[in-house]
Amino acid sequence: MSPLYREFARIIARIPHGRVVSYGQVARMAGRPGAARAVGWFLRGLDPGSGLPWQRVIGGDGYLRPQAGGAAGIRTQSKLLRREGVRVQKDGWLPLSRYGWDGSKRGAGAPKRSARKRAGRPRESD
DNA sequence: ATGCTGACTATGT
DNA sequence: TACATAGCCAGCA
Repeated sequence: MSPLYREFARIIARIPHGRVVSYGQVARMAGRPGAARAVGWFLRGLDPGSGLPWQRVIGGDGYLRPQAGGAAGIRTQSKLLRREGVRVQKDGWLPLSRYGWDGSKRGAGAPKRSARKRAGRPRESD
């Protein structure tokens, strides 16, 4: 395990209960902007019993990534998040404006990127 | 060392 | 709005 991965693990472990961050954000916090894919690779080989809240890492657009263990993985992830009080929509989307973790402040969670400028325009129903 | 792949993102058409 | 490409970083053949 490389130091970079340990940094990833530390950051992910710091994500507050009921909050989420994107792969890109984790990479950025680790001082390696652009290494979002490396974060994915890291989580892929992560030990299930590591105790790391991997479910709090989602796509930068607010959508859970289908590759996370297939459909079952998505279901597991959304279940874990809901269990933390995060309202994940049926299509796997959640409002980053509400659950996104800034990484420095807490509760703020005001991502610069527009979390809801996508197609389909999922409703927050919140 | 070179090239392909992947739990990613940003930009272009 | 939706699909296609191009960078990005680490692991593996």
